[in-house]
Amino acid sequence: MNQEGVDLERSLGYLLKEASSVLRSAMEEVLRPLGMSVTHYSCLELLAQRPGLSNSELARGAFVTRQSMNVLLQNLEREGYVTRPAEAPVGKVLPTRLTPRGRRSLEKATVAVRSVEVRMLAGMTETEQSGAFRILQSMIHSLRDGNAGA
Amino acid sequence: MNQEGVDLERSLGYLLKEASSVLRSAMEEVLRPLGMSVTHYSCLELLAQRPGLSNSELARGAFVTRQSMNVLLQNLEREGYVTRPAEAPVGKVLPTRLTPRGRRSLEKATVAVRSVEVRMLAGMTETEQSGAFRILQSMIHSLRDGNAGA
DNA sequence: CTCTTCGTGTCAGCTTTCTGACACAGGTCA
DNA sequence: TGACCTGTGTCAGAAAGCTGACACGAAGAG
Repeated sequence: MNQEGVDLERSLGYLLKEASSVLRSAMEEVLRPLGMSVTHYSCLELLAQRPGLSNSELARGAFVTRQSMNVLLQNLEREGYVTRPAEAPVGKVLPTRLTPRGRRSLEKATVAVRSVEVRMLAGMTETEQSGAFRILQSMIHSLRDGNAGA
Repeated sequence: MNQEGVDLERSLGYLLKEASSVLRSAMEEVLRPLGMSVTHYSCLELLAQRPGLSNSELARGAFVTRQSMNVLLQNLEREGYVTRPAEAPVGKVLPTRLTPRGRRSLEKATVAVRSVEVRMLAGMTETEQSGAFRILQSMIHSLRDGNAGA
């Protein structure tokens, strides 16, 4: 193999992508035994924290398009994890809610995901963690602003 | 809209995913005019820094499977951006190299991507940047270790 | 030398996600 | 009131990525 310690890149962007990739893999690994994907879990978690979210809002929260979230929601609804009214109470927005089954399913997943997050933060002090939080928010803010301005 | 400042999640994992998503969008935006995707760019950049990488090594560096990288390489080869020997000089490994055309194409892309990275780091001190670097590496290391151990 | 293990390139099929497009609801403003 | 713009849900097609599987070469263990 050719894994000499070449410094590949000193780029923070590359490192961010790598971290995200490793995190995603770790989450997939613990969610697979539960028959759940990352987007699947994200959707349920969002609904638990903010009941009644619409399809589009869920999509934004899970960082996918509303079309993708829509197919996921249709599956979740068919399998009885979430409920959507047949008719929109106002406008076209269909507020989605967890069913008891969805809530139970989410509980197991939350435990699994939390263990991954704990593992990720191992070896970091409280100060470092809040520093990481602030730094990531700064990156997001800077990119979003520039994005709108460009 | 329903964008009250609900604290959605205090999770570093969520924030990491968000940052990665925003970064990806920003990169896609500046690469699209050049007819290039993020994976496409990653592949070329890796080859510039480490000429002769194999398909599998490129896949690992770009965080995709070798199968995905293989179809990308076939396209890049057909369009004249990279070259691979018809026969493996040793084993089955086909070392890939940039053509002059690939190098020219990469130069423009590098400028575009660097501008995104500069924008991302705007408002961060040198100290914060090196702190971010260390923190991200710590996360990656912790997740990788646990991954192997699990 | 033989066997086992590991990494590699590649074929096939499938899943997920995305882009493009349409009609409709609600708010704003003249 | 009517025009305009934004956000939404949804349909259809295409692109990108993944899993599973196979055969082959290299390297190490016995």
